[in-house]
Amino acid sequence: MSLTVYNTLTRHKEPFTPISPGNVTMYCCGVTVHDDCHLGHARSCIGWDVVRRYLQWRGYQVRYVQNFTDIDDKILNRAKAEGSSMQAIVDRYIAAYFNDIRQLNILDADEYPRVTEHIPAIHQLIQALEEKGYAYAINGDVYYSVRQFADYGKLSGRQLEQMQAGAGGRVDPAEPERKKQDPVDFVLWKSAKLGEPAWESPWGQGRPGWHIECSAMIRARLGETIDIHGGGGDLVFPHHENEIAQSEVLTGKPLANYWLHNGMVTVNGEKMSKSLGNFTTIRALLDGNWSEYPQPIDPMVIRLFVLQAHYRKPLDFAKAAIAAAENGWQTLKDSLALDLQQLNLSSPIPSELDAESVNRFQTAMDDDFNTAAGLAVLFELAKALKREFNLRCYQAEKECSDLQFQTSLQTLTRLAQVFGLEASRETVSAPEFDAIWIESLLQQRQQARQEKCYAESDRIRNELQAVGITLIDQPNGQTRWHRH
RNA sequence: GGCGGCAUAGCCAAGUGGUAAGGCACGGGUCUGCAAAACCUGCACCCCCAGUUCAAAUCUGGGUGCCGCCUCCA
Repeated sequence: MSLTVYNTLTRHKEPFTPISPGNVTMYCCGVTVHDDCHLGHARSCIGWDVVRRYLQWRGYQVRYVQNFTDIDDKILNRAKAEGSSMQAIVDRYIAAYFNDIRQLNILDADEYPRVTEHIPAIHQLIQALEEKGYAYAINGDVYYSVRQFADYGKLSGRQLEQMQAGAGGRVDPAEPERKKQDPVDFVLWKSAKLGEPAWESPWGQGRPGWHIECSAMIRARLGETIDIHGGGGDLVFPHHENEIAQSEVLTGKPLANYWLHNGMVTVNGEKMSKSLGNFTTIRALLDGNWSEYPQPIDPMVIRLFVLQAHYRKPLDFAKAAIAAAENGWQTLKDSLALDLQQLNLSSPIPSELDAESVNRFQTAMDDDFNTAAGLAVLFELAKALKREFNLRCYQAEKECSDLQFQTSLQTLTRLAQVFGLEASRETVSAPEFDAIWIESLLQQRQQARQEKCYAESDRIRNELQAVGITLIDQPNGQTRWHRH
């Protein structure tokens, strides 16, 4: 059984074979740090996080690099609008990025290269392209000569003749394209405008174009060919196509063997994006500032919401979907955080996991990271565990051995970790007097029930419910309670 | 106009030849003074048409609808 991944380049699922056995190099396009990240970014990050975790689970040593684009028009515009500096904007939003992403339990990449740290490497690449005749300079700008590269379009399946210039309707009229020899060419180096940050270069003061950064950083950090290149589906063209053009023309080797792309988050079927204005930031969701659902959303709920869809498919974001994920997470969390102290289990935590569950999970995930199918395994484990737990707790019965129980729980925990789903230990340190107070109320209520003073009994139930304590009357006459 | 993707229950979503995972929601039941919890239980002929096959949600052809990209994008 081997891992199979869908490769955008070939448009097929292929067996995954890394260049160096046991090792995987992986690069995913990160964000341009000009604003807070929204749910679309979260989806991408969670997706690649799970890919990485799964590869590690499968025993691969993964070297994972994700870039920050820290020089860009949007950053400059923001700085200008705020009367601030590019550096200040970059610092702020990188900090914000880490804050958001770590809350979502996304593991840090091994490296976070920034464009501005790679200016010499970028110069080198552009010069090499120039020498080979794939780039030309005009008045301080340098362009890539797309028609020189025979393979252009192989990733996105395009033919130059069939592309409609400006079909996206976003060509900026203020930025005349006339300097280019051909409308399909793209910029490698932009000459400096007055008052903007600029670097010395063989072509004069300027700054890098968008696509060249990834070619340069991949080469600098991971080498000429990497195993996996990931990114949002909206980057296939032109960004990734251009990366290929820049890199492969120089090395004669594939830039990446596997190109993976995640589907978009949509809102009412429409892509979530900054420009459409239909975005919701991660921060707003976590902090309870999403207008449609003004309560803090557990980061795990967001993970679950994302992982319930296959990563390549569109994922529609709506209040109802989040609410459903919240309930789903409650189910998983209940089992992940079972209070074993109530059970007096005899067996220690086993090292072996439940083979059948692991097998089903792995089969699902080996099939192009089918997290939705993988989650089914988690839910089935979680529900079975909860059932057994309740059986033991409330009815003093058991249907499986302590070892089986522990094994299931351990399996659930470990598999959930592959998805980054972890139940944080609830800090339910109930103050001592609290417990005493509750116990005394319980006694009063017990008394009332025996005397059939049900009004009083219900009053006490409601009083406790109001402070978040739920009472459960058991068949044996005892009453349990727990916080909600 | 070009390229790519998607269409499965009220909603989300797996399943790529043998007769539909899972989640959410909902209904019924047991238990209970009531309630909650718990437990048991019910809930789809897979967009349309034609074809291939003993057998198709699953393959082929043709429709229809929706989405992404065609130089801002995760």
